Amino acid sequence: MQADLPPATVEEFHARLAASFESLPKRLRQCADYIAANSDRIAVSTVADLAAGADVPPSALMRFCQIIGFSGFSEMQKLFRDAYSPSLPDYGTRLENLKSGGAGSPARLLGEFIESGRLSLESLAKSVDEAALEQAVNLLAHAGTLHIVGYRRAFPVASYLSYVFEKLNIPAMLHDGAGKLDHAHALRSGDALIAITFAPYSAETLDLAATARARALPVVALTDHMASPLAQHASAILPVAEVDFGAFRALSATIALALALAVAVAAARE
Amino acid sequence: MQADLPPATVEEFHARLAASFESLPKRLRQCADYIAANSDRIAVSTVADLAAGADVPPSALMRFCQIIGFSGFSEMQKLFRDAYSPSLPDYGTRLENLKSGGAGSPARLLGEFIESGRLSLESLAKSVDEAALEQAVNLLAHAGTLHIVGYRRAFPVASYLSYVFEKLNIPAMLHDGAGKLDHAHALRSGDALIAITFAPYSAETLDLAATARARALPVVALTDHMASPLAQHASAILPVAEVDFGAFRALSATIALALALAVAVAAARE
DNA sequence: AGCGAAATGGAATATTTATTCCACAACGCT
DNA sequence: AGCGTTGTGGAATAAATATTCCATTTCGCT
Repeated sequence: MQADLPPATVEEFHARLAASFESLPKRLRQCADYIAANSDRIAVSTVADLAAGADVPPSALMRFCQIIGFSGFSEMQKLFRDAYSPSLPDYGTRLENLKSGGAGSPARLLGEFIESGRLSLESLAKSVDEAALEQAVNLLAHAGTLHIVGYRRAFPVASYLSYVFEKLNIPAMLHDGAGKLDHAHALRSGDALIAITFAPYSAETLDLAATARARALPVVALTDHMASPLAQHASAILPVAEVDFGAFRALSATIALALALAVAVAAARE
Repeated sequence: MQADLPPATVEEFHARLAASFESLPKRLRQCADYIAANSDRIAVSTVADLAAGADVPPSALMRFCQIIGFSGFSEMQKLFRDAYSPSLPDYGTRLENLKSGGAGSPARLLGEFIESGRLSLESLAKSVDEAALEQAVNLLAHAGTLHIVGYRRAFPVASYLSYVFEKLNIPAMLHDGAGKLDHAHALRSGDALIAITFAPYSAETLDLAATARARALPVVALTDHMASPLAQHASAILPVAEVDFGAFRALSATIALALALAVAVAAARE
């Protein structure tokens, strides 16, 4: 196993790490554990640092590197150092320039919104509950018509979902409150509801979710956290922590999540 | 100047770098230049690497470190190594995990959308035309009612803009084509139009832009590139290259740009 | 042009860091 | 329990890396 060529990419590294995990003795498994959880620090640490973190002597860590397929620690570190910052650097400096503009300048504002969007996406990547997502997909895949509700700042997301479902040939209905009509009666047995709302929660959205719930329809909630008032009506809760800048949020994470949900549902329906 | 304590944060470092730049001799200025543009690589490089990049001997780089206020290169590197990984690294590995899920798994899709959103934001940061943005803000700041048009996948952006303008107490009207009514007559002298469309361009949006143009109203275009058909009707063009994943795009960059535009207009109107 | 001060490059040295090696301990097998 | 195999920790060594120093050059000034 350890006579192989060294992993050529970070992905390959992780694959090999996972593969070898089973067969490792105690100390080396400690190494694998710690490295898997802290692979991002390999680029900026020394053997001694990592060994201390994994609570093993440096020599154990060296052996680990060799078993994974590297000639030694340095070769492994090189992989991570090279992989670091493929497109970031130019972006990072550019963003700094943007942000350093005059206090109210448009470019500066844009920089802030870009940054908060990026942070939101990162935070979503870190916090997503895969099980809840799968469950939501499951519920929606087996439903008839999908009803979508979201007002005020959730409305752009709701309308985009509606557009995407149309493109995907999935029957969906956007409850947009046009003409202040209440379309709650459109909820039929076998349908499902996707409800989107953030603090301050919109009463109309909560009402519709409650109605759906009362009729035993599955409700998938896109909301800001598990304790949202929407949660009590929901069969699956997808929390999205969006980072605000000033009074407004970029919605990046919410839209990414909504899109993934839609496309996964389409895939599951085939 | 160089007798100071070392910079305690990356920001402070950059400030000091900018401050000292003026007074540096040739070689040291080369160092400053290169380091400013590649500060993200300090954490993962050696003195020799960076010196080679800046095209100076290692000793020059050492002197540079000391002038900035560090005891030497190692101390400077430590600052960047500690700062490294505030959010990105964990994010990176997490994303890798997401993407490595089964081909059609929801989590994997989400990973892809998150990544394309992030790329879009980065690309926007790199490519934004600050002059065009300022001009757009200017036009909108001096207009009466702001008309907003965007159909299909541009509609979420348009509707969000409409929401934000309402919050900001700026008179705005969303042309959403409800009831297939044409509200072109609502365009009054002194108003301005924000038109949003991407390939394949929506005819309704182009029509309204042409109408506004014919009546000599300023038109701000959010579109995919300078050669878009919308461009010929526009007084200011804001191109946004959004990265698609599959048939869908996350709209992150477009929304960030729209938000910045809106908030900057509000600031300029005061 | 000539002088002193400042800057520079490269070679010598000090320090840190990686790597190897081996004596010893733990484990599994008969 | 005895024996070979495998795993382990630490000390010795090798390599890489940072840092200093100083002879030489460049620069600014009169």
